[in-house]
Amino acid sequence: MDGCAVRVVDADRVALVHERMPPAEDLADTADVFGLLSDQNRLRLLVALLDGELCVCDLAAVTGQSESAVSHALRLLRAHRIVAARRSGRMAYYRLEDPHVRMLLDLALAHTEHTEAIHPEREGNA
Amino acid sequence: MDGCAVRVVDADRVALVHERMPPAEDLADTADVFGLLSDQNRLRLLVALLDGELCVCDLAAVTGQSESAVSHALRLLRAHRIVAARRSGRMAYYRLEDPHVRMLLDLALAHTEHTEAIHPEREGNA
DNA sequence: TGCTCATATGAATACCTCTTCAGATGAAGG
DNA sequence: CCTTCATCTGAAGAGGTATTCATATGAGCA
Repeated sequence: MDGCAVRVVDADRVALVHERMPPAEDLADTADVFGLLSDQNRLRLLVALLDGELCVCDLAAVTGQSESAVSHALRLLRAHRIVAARRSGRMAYYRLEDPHVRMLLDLALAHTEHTEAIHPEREGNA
Repeated sequence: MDGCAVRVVDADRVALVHERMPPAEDLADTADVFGLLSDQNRLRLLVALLDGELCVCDLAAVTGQSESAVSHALRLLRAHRIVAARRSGRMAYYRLEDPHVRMLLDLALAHTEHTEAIHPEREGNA
């Protein structure tokens, strides 16, 4: 299930690397998670939730988004079990539910704090 | 610079969390990185490069993409200094250049291998 | 029961992103 | 030089995604 009509230089490396490639399903899931973290507003929501639960309106206040936008974003995150909601009367308190995502957030934020931003304006090398 | 006309329930928490929120620039950079990792084909390329450099045609073979698509993807990754190219004649050998991204990949893949996929088809709770 | 408030949802728009195709670049080899 | 080959690039079309506005749900309260 692979290189049919494609040129190959180092066939052995190609075979080896191809064998080590995670299954498509895993890659799709991983890409999905990264995709959920790839939006600045969703990122704000998740960062806000790192310290504990918050209700929708407070999340809107903290992250500077409309409550509707927040609700839509939370819906997405909830569908992927990244956040979970606790209802209390008409309020909904959300918390960060996925420890895996928490780790990714911690790691990512720790590094961006200490790293120079790289902007795509200037093209790479050679 | 924030909550002006927005309802707030727990004003203290909101203020605290807002204060701890990373600067917009950092969040944008982080979201960018996650965005680059949010595509299954780019993910394949980066995973393929975890073990060392590969040329464009071998990357195409390993990841099952057209060479044009690979080249476009590498261009993007190169612009963000996530990969780097070494030229040798008409060949271009790419390597994973960003150790931070390498860590994110390792962490993410390690977890998806051991985690049940969660699909958004079935909606959340409450 | 009827009103208000917090949140959720649907539809529509505008935007961004990926893939493909065609062609450009630039090195190697005769 | 002229051809071939590996890679790169630009433009265009298709598809996805995010924000908004309007409205729905459903809890509390009078």
